[in-house]
Order: sequence, then structure tokens, then C-alpha cells
Amino acid sequence: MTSGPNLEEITRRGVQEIISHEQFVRMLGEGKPLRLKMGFDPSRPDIHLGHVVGLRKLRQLQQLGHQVILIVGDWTAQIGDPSGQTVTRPALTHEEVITNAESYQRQFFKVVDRDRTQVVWQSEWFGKFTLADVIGLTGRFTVAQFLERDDFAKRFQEHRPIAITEFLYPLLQAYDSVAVESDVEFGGTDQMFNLLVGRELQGMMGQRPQQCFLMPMLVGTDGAQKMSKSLGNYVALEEPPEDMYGKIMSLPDELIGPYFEYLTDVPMEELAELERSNGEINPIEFKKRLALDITAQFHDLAAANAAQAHFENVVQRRGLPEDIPEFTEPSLAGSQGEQGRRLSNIIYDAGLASSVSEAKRLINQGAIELIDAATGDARRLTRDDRTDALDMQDRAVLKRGNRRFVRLVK
RNA sequence: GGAGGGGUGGGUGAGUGGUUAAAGCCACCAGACUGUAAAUCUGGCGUCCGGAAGGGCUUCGCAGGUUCGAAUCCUGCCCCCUCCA
Repeated sequence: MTSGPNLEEITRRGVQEIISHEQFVRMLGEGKPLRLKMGFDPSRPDIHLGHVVGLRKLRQLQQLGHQVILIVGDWTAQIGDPSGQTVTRPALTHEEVITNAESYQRQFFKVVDRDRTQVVWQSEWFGKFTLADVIGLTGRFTVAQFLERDDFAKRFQEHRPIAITEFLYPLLQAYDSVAVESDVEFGGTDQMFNLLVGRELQGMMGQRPQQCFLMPMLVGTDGAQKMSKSLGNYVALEEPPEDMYGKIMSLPDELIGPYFEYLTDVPMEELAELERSNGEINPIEFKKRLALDITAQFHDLAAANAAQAHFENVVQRRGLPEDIPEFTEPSLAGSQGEQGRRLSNIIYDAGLASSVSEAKRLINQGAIELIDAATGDARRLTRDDRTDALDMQDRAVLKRGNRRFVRLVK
């Protein structure tokens, strides 16, 4: 346990708070492998960059010889995340849970070292729980304590519903810490309450309380709210390289710094330098470097370079991408009655609009271009004509907005 | 157990019998500008037919009913919230 990132880097960079920092540093000094707890809910198997901030911490600590305990929350998944809008979701089948758990791990181990990870299921201990155990567990805490939690407090105050099972969620998560005898638990700052309940419960049950490692919330691609799947402002790990690169390029400039800090290994001194040169160099250059770095982490360098080339070609120079999905347009074969097909129908059928009405709106707004396959000439289509008036060639490309293309083929 | 309030389009939230496919705001889409950033301006934002003008159909928790006409009135049901006990 010698090589690896330095202590300062591990405990400060991309970390919001460690409760307690001092005790954690002391634990590291004990020279024994620590048990690092990380749980996930198999009803939501998608990992995005927001989760990666914490996963990188796990990996760094693994490099120092510590052990990750990954808990599959097959019981907590049935309760649902206490986020207010969650209406009771249908319970997942056993098969779905297994599929989701596999999919989660496939992504998880893109960052975390599999060899130093132990995967356990909540049902290993909750499967044997009795009502007496549940009562015993709930009896250790009070409603007042749980209303301390920000989310509960808010909803209570605003007279919005709080399901009783939602109170169970932190309790189960806390008991996990006891079950796996965790030394440190990881989560975003929004998880603070749950992690602290675990810390407290361990103390009550005669274990050494875990340390809580809290990561900052990564702001999403909208530049306003924390990255989350339900807000649609996320970059998924399983995103194709081009999309991943593109989404990072669309980030507001202010996020370049935090993303470099939380999601890359670019040294802090270098980041400070980037900061200083701000104003002299077009920020797009920094952002490209960021997009390349992150894309390469989850794919590989070749794929990242290709994604960058794609970006430069399609977005910056407004060229045509290499791979354009093809759509077999029947009227090109000349078998569509006397007048041919309407443009709006073609756009809809080719998947460039979600309804014919939307396709018409796009046409009216000048969002549709037809690009000749041979010459590359683009023509803006602003009338919802029939194909006989359109002069459409085989292999012509239909373009919607700036970056959605479909090639029309016979 | 009792009394009261409420469920509207992706979100918020107006609207209490026709002028309402349903205000405003947010989100989103498109155009201009541009660095696929931000800001700004413009247009759009249920669906189907029509080149267009325009027309049809579907939508206000669910199911019925009253009416020429219902998001708006009536009945039943489901769900949420508050207060009292």
C-alpha cells in the first residue's frame, strides 16, 4: 500500500466533506485494508458522470490497498428513493433486479477495480429479518430525528406526502453498514442523512462508526441543476463516444473547471494555469481537451479522437457525418401514386420528427434541409410539398436542425 | 370517526357553462447570432387531413348524467392534503 495518489488529492479533490476528516486520516494510518461501502439501487441501473465523482474516489483508495463492498439494494429498491415525486413504483421482478444489477456492475467496473471489490446483496441479511427485527430497528430512532432530513422536512412543511416506508429507507441503508461492518461509506451530499444514520446505528450496535465520504453534486449539462437522469441533464457512461463528447462540449463554460477537477487526473497546478490563461485562449480549446479526456476514460483514445473529429466536422464545419442512418423511402422507387409522398410524412417516417404535425412545424421554421448526395449542395425546404415537386435523388440526405441526419435510399 | 380543501397539457399554475386545444412562467424544439457555451432576439410547442386558407378528432383524476353546448353543473368511484378527535 504505498504507491497511488497522495493523501491530499484523495481527501480534498472532488470531495465535499468527510465526516470526520480527522478520523478518516487516522484510519488510513492504521495500515489495515479498510472496508469501503457503496450501495446502489437496482431499480436505477444507469450510471452517469455525477456518480463517477465518487467512483473515482473508490478507485483511488483501492490503489492504496483498500477493499470496496458493493451492496445491491434489492430491498431498498422496493421502497424507492425518497425524492418526493416518486409515486409507488411497481415492484421489480427478480429477473429485472438481476438484469439491472448486471448492467450496473458492467458500468461500475469501468471505473472501480473489480479485483478489490466484493459484491453483496441486501437480501443476504434482510431475507432473514423478522418483524421483531424491524421493530427493534425502528425503535432506535424518532420521527423528530428523521424530520431533520432536508427532504423530509421540506415536504412535511409543504404538506406534501411522505410515505411511512420512506422512513424505512435510511434505516435499511444504515443497517447495511452494520451488516457489512463498513469503515467508510460513500455518497453524494444528498446522501448525508442516510450515511449519518448508518454511522449512528453502528455505534448503537457496538461497532466502530463508519466515516462518511461526501461528494459534491455535479452540475448537469443544463448548467443549472445537479446531474440526474430524471432531469435529463446527464451524460451516461454507456453513451456512444460521439454523444458523450458532444454533450460535454455543450456544457456551459463555468463547468469546465469543476469537471476537470472532479472527473480527470489533470494535475491541480495545471488547472490553475488554465484558469489564468482564461481570456487569452478560446475556452472551446479547454473544453475539447476535457471532452477528449473523459470520452477516452469510458471508451478509448481512438474512439475519443474519432468523436472529436466528428465534432469538428459536423458541428464546427457543419459537414456531413460519416455514418448516417439510412431510411428506405418508397417514393424514390417511383411507386407512390400520381403525386408522390408529402415531405412531412417522409420526415416523420424517417424518424426526424415525433409526429407529422411536428414535421410540418419544422418545415415552416426552416429547420429542414435536403443535401444532394453527389454535389453536396444543401437546399432548405420550406414547403410541405409532394415528392414530385421536391426533386429528391436517391441517397440524398435529409437534415433536421444542426445535427440530425437521415439518408434517403431506394 | 367528524369538518373542510384539492386532483388541469413534460413541470408549475390560471380558468367555475359557449369568444378554451385551454392564460402566464419554466422546460423543450427551431431560426438569427455564435465557440453545439452564455446572453439576446424571433417563431413554435395535442394530433390528423389540406399547398394554403381552413377543417376533423382527442385532452382538464376515473365512470356515468344534465345541457343545443361542460375543464367548468349533478351522481358515484379513486387518490392527495389540512384541521378536530
